Amino acid sequence: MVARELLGCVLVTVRDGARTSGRIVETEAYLGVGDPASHSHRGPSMRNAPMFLHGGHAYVYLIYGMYWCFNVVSGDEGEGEAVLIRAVEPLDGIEAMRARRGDRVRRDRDLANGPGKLVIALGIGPEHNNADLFSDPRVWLEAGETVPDALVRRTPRIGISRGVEHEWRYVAGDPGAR
DNA sequence: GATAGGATTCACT
DNA sequence: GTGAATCCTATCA
Repeated sequence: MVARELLGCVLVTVRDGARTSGRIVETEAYLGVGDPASHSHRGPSMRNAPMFLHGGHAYVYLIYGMYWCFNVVSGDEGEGEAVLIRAVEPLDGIEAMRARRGDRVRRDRDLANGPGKLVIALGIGPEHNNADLFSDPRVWLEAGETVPDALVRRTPRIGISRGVEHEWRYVAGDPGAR
């Protein structure tokens, strides 16, 4: 499952000349038709169109009218599968992240330990929707340390009301994750 | 054309 | 622990 493989990978962004990166420590898998919690389960639409591209594209959408969430498309073209990045561990550009997140953030690990937070910390926005993570100069993925199975926890997905029976949330066993 | 609700976060009690 | 902020999209009349 791609959501499992993404744990430990490094998400890198460059914005305004500042490079920021974070190690992925929490993900959630969303399938296409058949997964009632997924935006794509009713088929392609204006909003979820990027999910139906081939794997490696970015899907960025607005949630609750105020926060953006970042997904990595994980399926083949037409499948509608994607992985929501829920949390990263800040690596490079921590100063830039603090500047974007504001003074309220005390600990480094609070900079990006949530879907809406990491998007702000890394400077991701709606302009990154549809981006190809293999060729876009603003955002991409790099291989990182593989997280051993012993440190990976699986749990039900968070913040959804349907499809709760699937344990498709993957968390790297990091105490600060949440 | 109108309305309900959401893959969240933060301040406040 | 509870509730508000805020707006786009899908769904229904």
